[in-house]
Amino acid sequence: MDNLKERVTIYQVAQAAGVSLATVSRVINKQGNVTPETRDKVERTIERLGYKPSGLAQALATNRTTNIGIVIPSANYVYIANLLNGITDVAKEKGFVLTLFVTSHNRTEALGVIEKVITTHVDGAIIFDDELDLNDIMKINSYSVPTIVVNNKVQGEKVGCVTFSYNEILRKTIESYYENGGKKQMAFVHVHDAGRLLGRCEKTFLETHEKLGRLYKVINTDDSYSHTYRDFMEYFSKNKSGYFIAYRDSIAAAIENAATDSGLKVPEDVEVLSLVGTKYANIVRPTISSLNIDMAEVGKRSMYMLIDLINRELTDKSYSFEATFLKRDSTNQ
Amino acid sequence: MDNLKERVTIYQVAQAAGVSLATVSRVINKQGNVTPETRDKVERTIERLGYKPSGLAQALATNRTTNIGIVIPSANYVYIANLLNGITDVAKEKGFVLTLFVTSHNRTEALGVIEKVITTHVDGAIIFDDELDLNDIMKINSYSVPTIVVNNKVQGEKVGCVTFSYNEILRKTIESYYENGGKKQMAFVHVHDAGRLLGRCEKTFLETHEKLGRLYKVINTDDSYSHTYRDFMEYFSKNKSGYFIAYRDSIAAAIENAATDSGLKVPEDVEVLSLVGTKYANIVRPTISSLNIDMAEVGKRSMYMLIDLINRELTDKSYSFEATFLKRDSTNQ
DNA sequence: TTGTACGCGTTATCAA
DNA sequence: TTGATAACGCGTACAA
Repeated sequence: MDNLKERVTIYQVAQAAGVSLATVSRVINKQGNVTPETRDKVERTIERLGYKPSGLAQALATNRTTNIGIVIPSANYVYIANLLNGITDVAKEKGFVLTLFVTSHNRTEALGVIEKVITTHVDGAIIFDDELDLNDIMKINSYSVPTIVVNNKVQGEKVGCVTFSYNEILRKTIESYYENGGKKQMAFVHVHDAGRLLGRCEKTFLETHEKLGRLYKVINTDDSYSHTYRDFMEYFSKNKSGYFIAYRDSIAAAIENAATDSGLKVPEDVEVLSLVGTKYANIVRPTISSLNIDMAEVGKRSMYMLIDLINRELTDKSYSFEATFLKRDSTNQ
Repeated sequence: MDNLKERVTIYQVAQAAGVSLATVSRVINKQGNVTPETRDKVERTIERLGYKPSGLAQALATNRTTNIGIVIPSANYVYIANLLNGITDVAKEKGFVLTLFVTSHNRTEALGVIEKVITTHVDGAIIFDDELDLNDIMKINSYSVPTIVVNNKVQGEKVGCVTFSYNEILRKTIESYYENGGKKQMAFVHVHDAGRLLGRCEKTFLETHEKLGRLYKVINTDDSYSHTYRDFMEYFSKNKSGYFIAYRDSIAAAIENAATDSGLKVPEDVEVLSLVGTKYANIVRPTISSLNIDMAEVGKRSMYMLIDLINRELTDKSYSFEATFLKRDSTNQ
């Protein structure tokens, strides 16, 4: 029926070349112990038959898949795309392929993902997902899958982690704001279910204000540009100033735009800071001051660490990125 | 050495449960012909031993991997992320896992990717990559890998395609611009190596202008916000008006910002249209008029078609999305 | 209903 | 330098 090639096997190559399949295997794997003539002969028949080794069978025999599992949330954020890009770069360089496991904001499903990671026989995994807690991760690890966890401090025999901290820089930013005479009341824009990172930032925000004895606000909104914009149009109909700390660029932009569209001036009346800055912070007007971590670098580092972990060469199982503050036009300082 | 579990095999489960491995296999695959008691017994031992079937061995035995290969360019664009998101949604729903093959702007490497797709034994592939031409795609297809090609018209025994057309709507937009008294000279912003999509748009742009006998410009720039911004700051120091058609939001935003920062008014002096609009067109100010295709929908559709193709149930091997025009504030019409 | 035995396409060990 | 042959972990006719 099909006029498509059926899969050519190593055995057929061997037969066509008049050698044993062991010899073909040696040629494929570029091992020595093959005379140039036989090698030539085999390589030609491989070419002629269009033979491609089955990664599946190879993996089964060697117990190595050259496959890395990537667990990420489904949220379509720029910084996740950046992370993925960094991972991809290194993966390509090192000859690994990536298998994507995408989780929703749903714990039972996240657990199902873990099952899949295990059955899929990846050589290692990078987990960037707030739904999964330490137990879950240790579970996947108990199946001997070397794992790098991003944005969560974990360590174990085959677990390393890459974390990033916004806390230091956030605290400093807040403190120096008041020290330098900042008069606006600061508000932390709380987004429901936005994960650990935002949670830690909020904690830092609260603690810093408590320590300084300053008043502050926490404002709830949704993790969506349009919702946030709508909420803040409402907000700015009653409040005419404030310093707002938002999760990411879209949210910050929504606040900024709402302020501008309400006739307020940024940064004179309203200041906005984005916690997870991306290139879009630089495109909107006024440009948005932000805390920054190069997520592509995080991805690269995670991948390098994972490869070391797989090769049992990872000495330092923990790495931390510190965010930097990038002043743009949405804040005075 | 390791206190981690070694991989538990089906054989060990069988032994522990006092049945044959065939029975365990039946339980796993939820086939009938197993008494509830044995099923129970087996399931308990599976639980107790923490057995997870090896997807590898399963795949080798069944010749099905439940693995879909996704070939995408490395460029870190929002619309690619959107596409991926649509694909992911359906994959999750249908129980497939995605393996990512990322290509650079480099043809030999893209060919290497094809090799990998074949050796990786995916059940099917979705290809969204301008580097690969029809021959390459037919090659992967000749290895019996069902394939959906995005943004390229192809058909074959196991190949379908999802295309999107900006041409109609672009032509209409241009024509009605002039019909309604648009006076600015239109310029197509050409980006080197940006692929077929932009190429087709440029062609439509040229043809429409030729047909109408209108003067036009083609301006070259790089596919980068900052480069484009710089180029257009330069440009607007000499030219004080124009209608610019740009590839994607970042480029359009760069032009718009350069215009604004040069003291020009958008859309009074300068109009800008983004060809591949994303949510960011709505966040920048003025908001950018754009042509739109919901890439997540494209992704979903591709995935659905691919699954049908795998099951030999795909009747219509071609599907086309038409872009829509979304007027925002960067154009008068 | 259950078990036996073979096949899936490789790698790897050991003889030859 | 080569070639049998046994794993790798599972599915599945076929037999019991």
